[in-house]
Amino acid sequence: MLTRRSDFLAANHGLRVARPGFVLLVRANGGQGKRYGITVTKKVGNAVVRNRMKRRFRELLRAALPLEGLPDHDHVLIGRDGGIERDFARMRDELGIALARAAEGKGDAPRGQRGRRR
RNA sequence: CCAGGGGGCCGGGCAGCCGCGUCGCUUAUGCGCCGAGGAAAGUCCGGGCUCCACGAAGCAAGGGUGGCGGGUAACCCCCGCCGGGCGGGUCUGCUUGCAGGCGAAGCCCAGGGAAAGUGCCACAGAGAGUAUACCGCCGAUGGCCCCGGAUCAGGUCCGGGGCACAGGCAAGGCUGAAAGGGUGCGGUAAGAGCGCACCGGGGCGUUGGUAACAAGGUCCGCAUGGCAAACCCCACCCGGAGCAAGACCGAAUAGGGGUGUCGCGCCGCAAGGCAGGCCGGCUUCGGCCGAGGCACCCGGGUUGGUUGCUUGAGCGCUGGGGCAACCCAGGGCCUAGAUGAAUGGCUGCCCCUGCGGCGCGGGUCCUUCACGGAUACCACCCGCAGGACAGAACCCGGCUUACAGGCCCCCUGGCACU
Repeated sequence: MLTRRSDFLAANHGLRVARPGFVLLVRANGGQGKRYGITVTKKVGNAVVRNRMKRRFRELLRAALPLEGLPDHDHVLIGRDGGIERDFARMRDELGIALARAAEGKGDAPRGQRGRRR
């Protein structure tokens, strides 16, 4: 479990895979094992909605990380609209695909450089 | 049974598998216990708790409350009662569709003071608070004109008619949320509490009630409309900030505190006094400080961890008091404590609602001796979909707001039956 703000900021510079319902960030952490963190902003909803989304994400990661997770990487899930209504099994598949893409190195460009290139 | 109205409660159940958090026991792996709400919400009131501030008295300022009595730790909360408005209906009056009185259960009321003062009352309307006079009514009295009569005539007097000049009136019309008591009869030139009856209102004392207040008596024809969630007046109450409060633990640097010493606006050898500053906004009394440098000692902002942190105005049971809110006594129970923030995911059965299907059963209809057929009805079966509002963050008491669906109780009036 990630708790430090600096870890979350660092994850922003890793690979980024967006799916309906969530965004996955993956970054090598230098031999500290598989770790994970969850970010749900106020933009998504009130406390009830946010906490529920976090619980669902935690369940997703618990099932997926041991088998499909990237060793010695930090995994961060960012909540998006639809993260509550979307079918749980479907999101589980989508997380698997996202992890597979990340393992192949096929992520989007890290944030911060996009849109400012020119 | 019909009509009207009020209140309380629940808010999915059972089981399996995989997980999460605290705690306990085991230990390098597990096991066991417990684990959201009636609103955990809005953060609107009231408290507990914690720290800070606070020398005393008075004044001022600001905020809050506002019928009476009770409950409570306290309240802008709750209960009971009172008053006003609404209310099924019922009664009275007459101009017969209007006015007024009384009024079940129940609902609503920021319900002190409007003869302390200031202010406001838009639009409409003649007139909005020292009422008003547009239309209208009258024109008795006075004036002018005409006719008749009396007198010789001017003139005067008597009778009749007209004008609407002076003047009288405020009933009716109109506007409005509101038009300066209401209805009726009498009265009058027309009218008016001008007089009377009833209703309403005010003063005084009487009786009942702890009180708010009520009842009846007597006097007064009636003099003072609304707004105080406008200023204001009256009575009572009120320090500030919040668990990111606060406490503890631990290393380095700036600043902080204490002691000693040197030194210090004016007077003085000194003690001290004065000027000056501070002590919640002001006053009086009172208290404190009264430059700074150096040395030594003490202690530690931020970040992290621990604590505060769940036994409490607690929950339910029995008995008692009280119309009730609530209180008292006895014995019993322990019921979430997270901090990137635990209480989740999947499945089966049952429950409720909706849609669809098919067969059997029942009902209804068609036809018939029968067989049979139809069905937008009911129950069963199968399938699918859905099951609200919403997530503790120091803790209580309230208020307000949100909520699929369901259950229960009570009150008033009417009808029917026993």
